[in-house]
Amino acid sequence: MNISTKVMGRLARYRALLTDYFPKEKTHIFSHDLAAMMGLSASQIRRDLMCLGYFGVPRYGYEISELVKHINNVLDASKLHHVAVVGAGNLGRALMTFLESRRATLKIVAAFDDDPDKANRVLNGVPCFHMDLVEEVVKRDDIRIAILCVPGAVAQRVTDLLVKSGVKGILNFAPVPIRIPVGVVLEEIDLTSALERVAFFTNNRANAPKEKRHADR
Amino acid sequence: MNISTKVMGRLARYRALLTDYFPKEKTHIFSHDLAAMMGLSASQIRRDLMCLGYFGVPRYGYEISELVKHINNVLDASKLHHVAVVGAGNLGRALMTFLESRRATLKIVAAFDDDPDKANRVLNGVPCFHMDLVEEVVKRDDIRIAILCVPGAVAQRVTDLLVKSGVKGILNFAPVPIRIPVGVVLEEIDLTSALERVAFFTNNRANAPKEKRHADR
DNA sequence: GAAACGATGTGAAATCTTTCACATCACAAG
DNA sequence: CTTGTGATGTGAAAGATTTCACATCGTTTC
Repeated sequence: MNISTKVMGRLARYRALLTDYFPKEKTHIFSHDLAAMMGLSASQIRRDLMCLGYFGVPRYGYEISELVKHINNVLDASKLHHVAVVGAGNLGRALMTFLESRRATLKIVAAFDDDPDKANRVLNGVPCFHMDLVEEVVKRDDIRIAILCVPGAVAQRVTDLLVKSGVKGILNFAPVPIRIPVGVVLEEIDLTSALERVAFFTNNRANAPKEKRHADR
Repeated sequence: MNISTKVMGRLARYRALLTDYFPKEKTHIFSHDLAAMMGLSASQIRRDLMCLGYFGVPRYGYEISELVKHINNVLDASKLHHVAVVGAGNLGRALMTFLESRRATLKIVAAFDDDPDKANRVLNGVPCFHMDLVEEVVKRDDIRIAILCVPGAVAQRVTDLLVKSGVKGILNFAPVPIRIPVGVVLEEIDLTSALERVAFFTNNRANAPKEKRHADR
């Protein structure tokens, strides 16, 4: 089964919802109910769950603990990944706090910044190093994934350094597109354009895409 | 012309790239070059630009200033929107700083938080109010868009309050899906699942989606 | 035990997005 | 003026994603 980025992202969100925000006393759930909570269609939920190799029982729905176990399985949740935050400005530090302890298998083990005042300190619970030490620390701590929060002007340069040091996956928050060599995984989150999208469709309802996620579904 | 969410997001990014990170002395650009910078195909760029009603000239490419003007036009960039950040924790405050002054037409005019210590102060350049004042301030300042950065447990409750107060668009960073009534626009950014996506495809190259954005393109 | 129910799993259709391929066009060169 | 060049604009194909529709099956009810 080939899992697309979209399916993969939804599976992660199903798991988060079921493990963190679902009544503990419930043991089963219907595709229909999960759909309502997620703001998706029931058939889409079922289609996604088909990737898991776990099957629900008609009339009973899906057993939540099994479902979570199978999602973990497919998402390889047992492997521990070391993650670095690169650029310890406001956004970088906020992400350290936000992401820490949210997924046990994704551990933020280092931060890097250009500012000498930030180096050699513990920021938001994460040891911070000067950018000059990227290559050394990335190799030493086996850091495979970087969260990039540096200014746009240096984003490409820092990316090249990270890749050279052995980083295999980058989550980019810098407001410019970056280039990576084959074999490195890139995910970009453009916060500005996300806000602009909301603004656009807010006063432009005519152009709005198909409505989803409405309360009275 | 019906502009999809995806096209809309890319147009915003083209504009950001051209206005903020492109040599000022260049007056024209080819679809091919913009594609290389964005990590997309040239035909996709041309297809997107077709939505603008502005046409490039063969052999010369697109005139940058005209292109930006037409993107502004389509994205309604002349309208000023008042935005509120709801939840002034680490992430909320970082977003205030990050997003402020990035787009002149999207102005963050207020922040809200439950914590009485944060109320009635100016945080990161934005006046902060207690959550009890949401309805009053949203109406008073004509706030149409909210950036939601509250803990998952209260996200739905706060959303309902925002909608009741007249907010028409929500950018949700809380780690749970939220429900909105018809007529309100919602965009969700799930930071945790974004990081998980990177992690997944990083040690799972076999499943990786079609490669894009590689340096040697 | 048989029938009804109400959920799942899934082939096929519909829809949305991207890419291909090439006609067309503006300019440059001869 | 004519031809060649190297871009654009776009119909149509290909590909990806979502939805539809219904066969199927485990449970409950009678």
